[in-house]
Amino acid sequence: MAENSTGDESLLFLTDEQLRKGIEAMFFAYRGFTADPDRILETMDYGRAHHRAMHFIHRSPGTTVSNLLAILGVTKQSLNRVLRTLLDQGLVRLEKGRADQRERHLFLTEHGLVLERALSDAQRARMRSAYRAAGPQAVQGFRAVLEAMMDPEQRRQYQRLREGGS
Amino acid sequence: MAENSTGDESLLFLTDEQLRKGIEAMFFAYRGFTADPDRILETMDYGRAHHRAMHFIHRSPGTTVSNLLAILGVTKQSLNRVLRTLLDQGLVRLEKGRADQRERHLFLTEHGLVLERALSDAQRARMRSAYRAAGPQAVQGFRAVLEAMMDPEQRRQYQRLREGGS
DNA sequence: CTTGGAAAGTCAACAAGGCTGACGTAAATT
DNA sequence: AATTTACGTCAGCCTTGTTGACTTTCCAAG
Repeated sequence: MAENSTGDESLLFLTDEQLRKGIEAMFFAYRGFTADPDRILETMDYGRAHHRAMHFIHRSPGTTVSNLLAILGVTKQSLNRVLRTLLDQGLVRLEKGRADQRERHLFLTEHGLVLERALSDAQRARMRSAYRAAGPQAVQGFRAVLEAMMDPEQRRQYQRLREGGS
Repeated sequence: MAENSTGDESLLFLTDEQLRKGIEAMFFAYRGFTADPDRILETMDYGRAHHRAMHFIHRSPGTTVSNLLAILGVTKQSLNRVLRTLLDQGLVRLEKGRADQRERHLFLTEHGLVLERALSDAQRARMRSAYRAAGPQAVQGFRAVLEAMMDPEQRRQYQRLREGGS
C-alpha cells in the first residue's frame, strides 16, 4: 500500500501518506486554534462551550435558540446549561420575538461584548499570524479544503453565516 | 477599530471578517473531520480518545507511553484509562524495552490493525475527497496555514512524525 | 552499593460538556 | 378545540479531561 508509484501523486497528492499528514495537521492545528481562548476562559467560570455560544450570538445578533441549536449541533439541554449561566451572569440578553412570541432572540450585553472581544481578539491574532506566515495564496487553499471537508448541512450553515456576516 | 482603510487588506487579506470566516471554517470543518470515525466508534465501546491513541501507535509502532503522552497532550491518568481498555480488549500489545526496561513499547495487534484501518479509511476518504474538490494548489495552502497555526511544541511533534513517517 | 530520579501504573475524586428521556408551558397554527 | 412548535427544565448517564497521592520498577550517578 506504499507501493503505488507516482502518477496519482503528481496530479492530486493523494498518497495515503499525504492524506495522513493532512489528518495529523488538523489534529495539531485544532489544538492551537483553541489554545488561546481556552487560556482566558479557564481563569473564569466559563468553558469552550460558552465561547462558541457567544461567538455565534455575536456573529448573528438576535438569532433564536433553535437557530443556535442547529449551528452548534448540540441538544437543547446541553445548550440550555450554557445559556443559563450566560444569562444569569449578564453576558447574554433575551428578547421575546415580536412576530412570534415563542421565539427568544439572543443578544450579547455590553459585558458580553467585552468578553467576546477578548476571546476573539486572541483567536484572530493567531489566525492572522498563521495567514501572514502562509501567504495569501495559502489562505485561499486553506478555506477551500476546509469547506470541502464539511458535511453538506454544516457547509450550508457556514455559508449562511458568510452571507449575513459581512 | 473597524476603521482601518485598505492597504493591509489588499496585501494580506487580514480584515476581521476574513479572519472570522477562517475561524468558523475551522469549527465546522473539524466537525466533519471527526464525523466518520465517530460514527464507527459509537457502535462499539470506544470513543475518540481510543481512536487518537490507535492512530499514533499505528503511525509510530513501538512508541513509548511517555512519547504518546507528549503527542496527545493529556495526563497519564487519562491516557492510561484508554490504554487499559485497548490492552484488555487485545487491540494493543505491550513490549518491555530492551535497553531501558522501564519503558513500554506500544504496538497494535492484528485485531487492532483491523479497527485502525477501518477508522482511518473513513477519515482518509473524506480528506481525499476534500483534496480532490479543492485541487493541488489548495492542498499546499491548507497544510501551510495549519502548520503555522500550531504551537511551536505541537509543530515539533508534527514534524517529527513527518520525518519518521514516510 | 546506595540513592535519586525517571517511566509507568493505579486509586480516588471531581468537572466540563456531551447525551437520552420525560414533562411542562406558552403561543402559533390548523 | 386540537395539534404542533419553541423553549425550558429535572434527572441521570457517559466520555474524557483534570489534580493529588502513592507504588513499583529500573537506570544512572555519586
